[in-house]
Amino acid sequence: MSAAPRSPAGAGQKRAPRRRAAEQDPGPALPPAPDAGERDREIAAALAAWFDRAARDLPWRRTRDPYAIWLSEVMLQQTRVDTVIPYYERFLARYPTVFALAAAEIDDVLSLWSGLGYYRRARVLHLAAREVTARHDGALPRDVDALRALPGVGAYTAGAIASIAYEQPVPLVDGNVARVLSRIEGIDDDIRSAAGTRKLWSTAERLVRAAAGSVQPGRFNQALMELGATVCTPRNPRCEACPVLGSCAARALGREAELPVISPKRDVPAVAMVAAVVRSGDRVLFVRRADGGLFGGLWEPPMVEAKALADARALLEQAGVEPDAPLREVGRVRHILTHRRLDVTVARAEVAAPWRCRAKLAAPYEKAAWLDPGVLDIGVSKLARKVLSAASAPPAAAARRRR
DNA sequence: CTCCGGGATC
DNA sequence: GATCCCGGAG
Repeated sequence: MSAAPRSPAGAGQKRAPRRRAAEQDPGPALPPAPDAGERDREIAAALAAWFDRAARDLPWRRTRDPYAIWLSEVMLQQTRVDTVIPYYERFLARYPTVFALAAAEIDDVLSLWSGLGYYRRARVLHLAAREVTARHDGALPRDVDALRALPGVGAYTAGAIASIAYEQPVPLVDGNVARVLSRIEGIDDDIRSAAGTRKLWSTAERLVRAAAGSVQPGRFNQALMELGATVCTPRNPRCEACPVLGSCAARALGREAELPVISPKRDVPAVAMVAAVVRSGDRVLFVRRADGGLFGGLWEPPMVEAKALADARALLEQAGVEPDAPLREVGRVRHILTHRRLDVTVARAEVAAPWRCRAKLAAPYEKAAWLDPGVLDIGVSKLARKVLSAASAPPAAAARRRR
């Protein structure tokens, strides 16, 4: 388990890692076997040097504004960098300060979040922005505990803001860091288990402290994440490009493909749904989901859990929507969530005139409106966009579509 | 098509 | 432990 950064010449190991002196800080000509602290400092220095030359140029790395860094970290929760970039730019352009965000309407915030997923993040960020203006005069707190007290800020996000925006030597562990550290240290506990989590966080803390002094905490933490994103990848890690190859326990043991250990996911049940795209001229009936649950706060064509159109009609009426025209199947859409696979039958109905919407609808919907389907100033999920697009696709395409 | 990865909250 | 989304890889 213990990594041997420098195997003595002639040691019996199969893959004795040799330092490539030309690529790294050469250090003394014949360094003694380092103690644990020395090894940690070496790892930190090598990672930081690598980060300086290999880091991607990302928009949130060009700012010191804690609000902008906070926003980027929330968007990056469960979401890939390439997806986040355009959302981040638009969001920051519209809400350049925490005050601007706090003053915004939630429907506007959700409209800028549309398509990014995990919509709770947007609602909670908005809440937290209001808290920051009300309780902290608009300045994001500096210390981890005060940060964690904000809604939507957990251990990872608090560590990211404190270290990256405020350069405090505090750790952070996200999926990338968990993978990198489990490999470097040869941690073979399930990274989601209590023991695994504890080991990862204590390792991250030990390293960021060892780094401090020569390497800024924010730079070190970002280097760990960048390595996980670009080199120490889940499959086919590019070990030959790794700045800490010589310190990696997994590599020394030939176990880089086995780590990290992650418990298997439960399989996700399929749910059959019917979506009703009810049109009147160029308007479509949209309903808004109540805050809090699935797609909370977003607008969509009404959808119910049903296998057949006939069942759907009754359920739609229960939900407060009465499509007083025949529903005709026009396509199918599949949408994957964390815990469900939605198989949606898309049905269309044409009505002569928009009817007056009830003020209040049944759960999960709370209100309805006839809107232009291209509407931009409300939140609309990817699923709803797929449904709308299936309903407006030419019939031939719909007929060809398979589940 | 299937599989997989990526945090916070209650 | 359950709830919350989407896109990219294969």
